[in-house]
Amino acid sequence: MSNCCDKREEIFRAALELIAEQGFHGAPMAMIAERAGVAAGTIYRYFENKDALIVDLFHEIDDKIGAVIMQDYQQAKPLRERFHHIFTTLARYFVNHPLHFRYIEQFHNSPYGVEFKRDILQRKTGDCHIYRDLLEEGVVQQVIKDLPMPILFALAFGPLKVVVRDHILGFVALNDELIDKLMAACWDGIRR
Amino acid sequence: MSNCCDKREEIFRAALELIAEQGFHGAPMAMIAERAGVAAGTIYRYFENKDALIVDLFHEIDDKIGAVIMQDYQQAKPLRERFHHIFTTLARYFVNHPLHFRYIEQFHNSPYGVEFKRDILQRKTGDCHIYRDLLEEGVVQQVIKDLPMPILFALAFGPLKVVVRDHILGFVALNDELIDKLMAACWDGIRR
Amino acid sequence: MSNCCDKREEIFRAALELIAEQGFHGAPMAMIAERAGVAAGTIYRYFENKDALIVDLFHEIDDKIGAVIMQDYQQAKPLRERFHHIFTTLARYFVNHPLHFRYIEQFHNSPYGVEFKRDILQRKTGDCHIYRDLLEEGVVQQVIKDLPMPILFALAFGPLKVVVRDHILGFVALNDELIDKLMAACWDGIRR
Amino acid sequence: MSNCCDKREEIFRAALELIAEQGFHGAPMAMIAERAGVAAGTIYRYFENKDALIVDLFHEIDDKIGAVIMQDYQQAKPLRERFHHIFTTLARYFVNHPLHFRYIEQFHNSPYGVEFKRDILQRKTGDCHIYRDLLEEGVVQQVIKDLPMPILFALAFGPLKVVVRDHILGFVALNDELIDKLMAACWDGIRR
DNA sequence: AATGAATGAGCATTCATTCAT
DNA sequence: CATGAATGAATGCTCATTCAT
Repeated sequence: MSNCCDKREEIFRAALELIAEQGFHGAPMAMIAERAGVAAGTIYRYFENKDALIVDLFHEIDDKIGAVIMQDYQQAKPLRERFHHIFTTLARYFVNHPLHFRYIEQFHNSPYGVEFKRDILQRKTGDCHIYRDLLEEGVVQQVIKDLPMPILFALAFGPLKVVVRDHILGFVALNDELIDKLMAACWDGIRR
Repeated sequence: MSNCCDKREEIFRAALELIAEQGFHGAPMAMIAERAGVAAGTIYRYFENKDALIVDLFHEIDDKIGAVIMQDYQQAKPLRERFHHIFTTLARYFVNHPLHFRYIEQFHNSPYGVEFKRDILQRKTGDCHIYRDLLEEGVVQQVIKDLPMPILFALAFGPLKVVVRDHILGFVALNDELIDKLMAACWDGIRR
Repeated sequence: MSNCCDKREEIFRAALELIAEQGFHGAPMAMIAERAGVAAGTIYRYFENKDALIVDLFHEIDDKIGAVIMQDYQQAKPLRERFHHIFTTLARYFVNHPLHFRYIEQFHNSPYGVEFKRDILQRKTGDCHIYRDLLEEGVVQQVIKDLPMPILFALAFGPLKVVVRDHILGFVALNDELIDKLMAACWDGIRR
Repeated sequence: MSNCCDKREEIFRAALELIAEQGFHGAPMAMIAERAGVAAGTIYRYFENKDALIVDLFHEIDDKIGAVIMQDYQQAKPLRERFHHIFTTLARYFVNHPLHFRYIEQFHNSPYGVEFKRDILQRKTGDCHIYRDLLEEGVVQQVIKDLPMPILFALAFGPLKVVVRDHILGFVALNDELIDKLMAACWDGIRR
């Protein structure tokens, strides 16, 4: 019984590592299985096929990040403080879970990712709604520039994505101080 | 002679279209050859292997963009005007050449891209030097925030990348007015 | 005990259905087990392996058909009446048990089937002896053509096999009248 | 150029042998390739996939048989002589090409075969029309019993199929004399 | 130079069978 | 006895690359 979850977890871990580090190309099922310490066929007891494994793993990570952000998120706090919370929590999460960040990037840059984004747009589903709610509230309060949502989103979080990438590749060394400065600059970008 | 360049050009065009639209997965050499109107083996007369083709094509595009930006770039103009020029030229280029944008994205999100960025860091080569020079000048003049270069870079151009992506996927409709507003916001992000 | 036989029976039923309808390809052990309402491993308590299951199931069916024919078979009746009995009993059985017919066909058209027929020839075993006795008696009595047994057999029952197949696939609609006519024609084929 | 046809021919030959002798199960693509003296991937230059190879090979054989029968077939001859021609030509062809016979049997006893027969019924296509025309003509002339076509067909050619099978498996030794007797008996079966 | 047929390693997936519980 | 998770060999198919013409 504990075995059950262990195996699934191990497969997730193996897939995460390989895909994050080598891309989808560098992660054949046999290699995932080997690294997970299971037989190749075993993966198919837990996931219908490779696509399902990839999508499930993404949602796993996505949910985890959503949970981390929601934890300690206080709706009552002022807008800027809430932005600070989300931004720094996200930044620290990625710094502490570089594989998760790399995986998400790989995922979004693949047929799966585009499909997924299209779904979000249509069904208005997904976890982005916190970000969106925050930004929309700011627009209404005339604290944040009146621009289309995708543009505000890009201004608020686009730089973070690039910087985390550079951090992971060793081009910058992110720390709490730098994250704060980055956050402040992004706030300058979106505030009126 | 013209034949020579035509073939190479056709191979480039075919590879660009297929990779930009379908990703590396959807662009087997045989398909590239077919779309280019040449035999599969012919590609290997012009490029050592698939990797070389991909890298060369990236540099081709990268150089073209660099040229477009340098054209009409006036070193004598004030900092903000130069930033405006670079930003809007880049934005319009991507809007007008979505395949180039998609290709660059695919490239950066692949083993090739990481390798490439590592090279840039080591050899201090690449075309980024205009961007960097501009930003460094701004820092010295105390017009731009005193932050590490990768962070300034991310603030200045990170949002553009995200927005162009959304534009191509149909989530926003970029036009000159919106590009100007985006530019202004990015400037707010980096300026003191 | 009744449990024991139930399980075995269920496995037989599941295998029969799947193999008759989908062929050997469409009947993995796991699927047979699922349809039988037992675990995959359980099958191996009742049958050594898949081959044994297939062969045993064939004999089960074959025996049942033999029994149905022997029931009401009256050795004392005239030759033609006995032929009539066998022929129509067989035809009706197949019409009423299309899965049995399909299974037998699948079986005979497989490595198992050839092996089986070879056994029959060598060991002179099997249930065919009634058919053979009948035909041989007819030859002796000079009622039936003096031809090698396999040829008489083919003339007597070959058409039935083809017609039942067509009936099951929906190409003809067999009924008692048509079965009688078919039988009569086959009798014409073998009688002097 | 001759190479091209050789390869295709070799693949056909290898597939024919393996499938006829071992069934579809015993004929993996790799084994077909090896026996054909080509690489595994080469098969896919000539056939889209395994299914296409199987279906194409069937049509190849089917066409060949149709051609052999049509050659020397004289529409002007009396019914019974034409039946004699078709029957014995068919019989001799199968005796001389046992692999073709086995292949056709395997094919008809597979999803492909059922699909194929369904096509024939619907489109009234295929080469069976000669047989059918002959039988229908006989019915009109009141030389042949007035029975549904599938039944006449089964009476006329069903025994042949069974006997050829037995011949190939070594249970009878067909020769011209025996073929003639078999034909005569089948004629007895269908004639009034 | 150009061709494109041929190659064969590599991949995702299936499934009969085993064995610890 | 029964279970069903785990196994891993086997299969159909793809595709970057080579080389004889």
